[in-house]
Amino acid sequence: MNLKKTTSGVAALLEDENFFHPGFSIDCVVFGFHENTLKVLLTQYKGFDFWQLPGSFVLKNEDVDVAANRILKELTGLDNIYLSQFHLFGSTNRRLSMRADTPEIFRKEYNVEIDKHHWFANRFITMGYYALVDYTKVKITPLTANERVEWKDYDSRLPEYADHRTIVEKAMETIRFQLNRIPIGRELLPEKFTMTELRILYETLLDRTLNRRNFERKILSYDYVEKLNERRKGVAYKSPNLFSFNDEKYNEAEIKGFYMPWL
Amino acid sequence: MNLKKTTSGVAALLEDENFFHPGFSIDCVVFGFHENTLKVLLTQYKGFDFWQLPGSFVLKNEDVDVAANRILKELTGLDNIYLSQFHLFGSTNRRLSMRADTPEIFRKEYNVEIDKHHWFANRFITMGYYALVDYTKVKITPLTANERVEWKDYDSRLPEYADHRTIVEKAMETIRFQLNRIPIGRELLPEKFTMTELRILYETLLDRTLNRRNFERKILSYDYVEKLNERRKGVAYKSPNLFSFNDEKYNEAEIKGFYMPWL
DNA sequence: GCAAAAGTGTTAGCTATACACCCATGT
DNA sequence: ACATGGGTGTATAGCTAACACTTTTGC
Repeated sequence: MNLKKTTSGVAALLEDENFFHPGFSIDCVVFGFHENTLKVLLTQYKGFDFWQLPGSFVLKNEDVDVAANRILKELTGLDNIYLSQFHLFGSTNRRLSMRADTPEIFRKEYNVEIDKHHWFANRFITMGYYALVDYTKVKITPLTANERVEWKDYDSRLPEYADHRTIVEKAMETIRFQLNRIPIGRELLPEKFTMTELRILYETLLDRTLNRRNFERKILSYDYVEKLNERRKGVAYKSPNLFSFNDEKYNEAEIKGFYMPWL
Repeated sequence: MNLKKTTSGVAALLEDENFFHPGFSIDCVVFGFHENTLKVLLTQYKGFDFWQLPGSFVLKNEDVDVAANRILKELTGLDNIYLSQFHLFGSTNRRLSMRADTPEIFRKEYNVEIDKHHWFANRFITMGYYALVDYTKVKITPLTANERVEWKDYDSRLPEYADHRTIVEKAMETIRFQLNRIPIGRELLPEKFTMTELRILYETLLDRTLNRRNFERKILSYDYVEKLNERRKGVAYKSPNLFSFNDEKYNEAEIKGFYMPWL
C-alpha cells in the first residue's frame, strides 16, 4: 500500500479524488504507558507549529476497520493491535485544518494550491479510533514524509492542535467508561510488570489513588494474573515481584468483564 | 427540511448528488418497551418484501449528530430523544441494498434507473445510532411516502432485512455493555411504572432472571426512584404500587454511573 | 542505620443473595 | 376459597475498605 510518502506526493494525493472514499477520514488516538506515565502518539506536519493526531483516509473500496488497522500497522509496526472505534466527529466546521493559515502553508511548504471547492478543503467526517499498545514494542514510522511522530505525555500540558484535543479527551472518556470491559492492563503493559505499575495505570486512568493492599489482593483473586518467580532488577529499595497475564484465562474473563469495586 | 416525501421524490433524491454528504448514511435503531416486551422500529419500502432500519442521509453542511436528531424527530415526533452513536459500519459490500433485485424493483416501483456508477449504487459508510424512547409518546411518521414503519418485537423472530440484523444486534450488545452508564429505565419506561416492569426490562436486556426482592431493595437504595402514593388500576390480582424517577437526583447519579451488582 | 517501597495479616462493617412468609385482589 | 402476583423481614456468607506491622534494599 503506497500512500505516497514523498513531499510531492501531497500534490498527487490532492488529485486523487477517486482514490479515497470522499469526505471521510480516520483519526487515531494511540495510547502507551511508559515510566508510569500515559502517552499519546502525536504528529507534526512540516510547516505547521502544532501537533495533531495521526490520521489518514479510507480507500474507495476498503473496509473502514481494515483501513484503521492498516494505518496503525504502518504507524507502529505492530499487528493485532487492540483497536476500537470510540466516536464519530461530524461537526460542520471540520476541515483539513481549521486554522486560517493552512492554505498559505500548503502553498509555501508543499507548493500546492488548495482550492476552496476541492473536497480536501471541505468538511470531513472523521471516525475516531483509539489503540492500546505496548510502548516497548512500538517502532514509530510516520505515515508520510512530511511529518514527524512522537510520544507525548497525556496530561494537561498536551500540545495544542485544532479540535484534536477534544478527540483525545473523548477517547479517554470512552476508555474510562468502559474500563470494566477493556483488558487495559494486558494491552498497555509489557509482558512482565510489577503490581505497582498495574495499580498506577488504573490510578492514572481513574484519576484517584487506590489502596495498595486491597488492589493487589483483588487482582490476584482473579487467576488471570500470575505471580512470576522473578523480580525487577536495578531499582532503588526492595526489588518488586514481576507478574504477567495468563492470556487464556484473561480471554475467558473478558466475556464477563473485569469488574473491580473501585471502578 | 423537505426531504421529498413523494414517490417521484426518489428520482429527485437520486439526482441530488450535491445535496447530501457523499457515501455516508445514518441508520437508527429505535428501542421501545411496551407490555413488558422490547420493541424496535422497522420500515418496509414499497416493492420490497423485507423490513429494514429507518435511516437517511446527512446534508452537505449538517452536523452528523444534528442529522440523527432531525431524522429521529421526524420519525417519532419527539424532541430531546436519548440518542447515541454505537458503531460505524464500513464494510465494502454495503450498498443501498445488498439484494440483487434492487435495481429491478426501483425500475418497476419508482420508475428510476439505478446506474451502477451512481454514488447511490456504491458503498455507503453508515453510522449506527440507537435511540431509547417512551413507547407511549411516539407518533410514527415514515421518513418518506414510500415506506411504512412499525414497531416489531425485539426477539429471535425479528424480520429479515439485509445486514440490518447485524446492526440491531450490535446496538443491543452496546446497550448491554453500557448498562451501568445508561439511564435505561428512565428513557424506556413511561413516567409512572411498577417495580416489576423495571425489573422485567433489566431481565430482558440481561437475558436472565433477577431476584424480585433484592432488585427492589437495591433500586430503592438509590434515592432517584420514588415510590408514588398510587397504584396501577385494572390489573388482575393485587394492584402494584407505581414509581417514578426523580430526574434531578437521576442526573446526579448519572455522573457516577448506575452500578448494580447483577450487571 | 535509615528511608523508601514491597509484602502481608486482621477486622469491622457492609452487601449480595437466598429464602420465607404474609397481603391484596379478581375470579 | 384460592390462585396469583405484590410487599416485606431476616440470616448468612463473602466482600470491601481501612489500617497496622514486617521485610527488603540502596545509600
